[in-house]
Amino acid sequence: MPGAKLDPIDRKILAELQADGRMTNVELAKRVGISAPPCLRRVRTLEESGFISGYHARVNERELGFEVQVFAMVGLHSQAEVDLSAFEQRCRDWPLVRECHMLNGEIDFILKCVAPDLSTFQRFLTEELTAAENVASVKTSLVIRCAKDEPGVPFDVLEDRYARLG
Amino acid sequence: MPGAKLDPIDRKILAELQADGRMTNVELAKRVGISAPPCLRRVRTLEESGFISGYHARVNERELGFEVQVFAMVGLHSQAEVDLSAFEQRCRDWPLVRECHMLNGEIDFILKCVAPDLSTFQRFLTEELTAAENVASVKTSLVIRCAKDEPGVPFDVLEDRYARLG
DNA sequence: CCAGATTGCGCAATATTCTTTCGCATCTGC
DNA sequence: GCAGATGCGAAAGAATATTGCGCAATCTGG
Repeated sequence: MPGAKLDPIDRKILAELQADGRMTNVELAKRVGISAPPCLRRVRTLEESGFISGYHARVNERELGFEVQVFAMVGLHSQAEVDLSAFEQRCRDWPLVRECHMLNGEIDFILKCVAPDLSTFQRFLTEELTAAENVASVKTSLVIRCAKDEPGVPFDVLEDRYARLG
Repeated sequence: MPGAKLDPIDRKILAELQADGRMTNVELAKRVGISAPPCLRRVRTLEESGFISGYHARVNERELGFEVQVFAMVGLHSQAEVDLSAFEQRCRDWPLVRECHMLNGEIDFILKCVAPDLSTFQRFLTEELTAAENVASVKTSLVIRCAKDEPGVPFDVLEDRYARLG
């Protein structure tokens, strides 16, 4: 039963830190309605138990010079576990690949890639990704614009469920 | 020229905060090789200029009870700007949709969705997404497993480019 | 080549926050 | 009831954030 050990205060802490990861502990404590020391203890517990896996600054990719974002749908020849793992390891080694998800259906993997410009991406696509062992097909789609990019999960939905189910 | 105003110290700051958004300012200053006050001033400037758009705790989705992650490829009937915007606004209103990217090619949008369970997602898919105005086709793929999920951009690539181009 | 302006650093002092310790209340199972 | 466990909050000391200021290096326009 996932999340069973979390009380409403813990979930509020997670929601607040997901929205603002640099909030001071005193501010966080004020928002969740307890004093600072127990609040900090809860945060540490959440970190150690893996509910919080890290904190990250979100940087403006375009402004930093990464003008190109691409989704790549990849099909493999072999779906044997050893071959899947080998491809995943290759993705982890490619810095331009930021995300790699294994999917069901006809597509085996979806990759989210970034690059400074189109030619850099094209070079990666033709010389690395398409050329990689066991890769059968690659279909790419350029991101025209991003309408929504929310981190993490919708805690509202979670609270609704807890309210309904107990 | 994006990122032109950033010197190597600024880029190092961004890289460090992207990797660990809760690093203390003194630790950050130590790592980038300057003292704390100017380091904090740089961080504030980076925040105000939009290079840093926010800080977020990354939460463990599965452990929190969001067992299902899905990529949805959406095609629309009309690609007129007003219709595109209307669909994007709908995506922003759906809490289960975490990301919404407009793409080139035959697929108009790719959506990253989360849900507590399959039936919740199926209900959203049939009653909300597929049923939405102007939606022509929806193809969904369940995420089996995630091999890589790195936030932001690869600063190594950026440094290589700066080293090569000046 | 040289004032004057600008920029950015580091030191020092203050304010805020973090973190630990400890005592107390509440809950739980027997 | 009652012992043990759990979790809270107050207080104090340590670490950190933040501000003000003087100084050096780099530009800029004579």
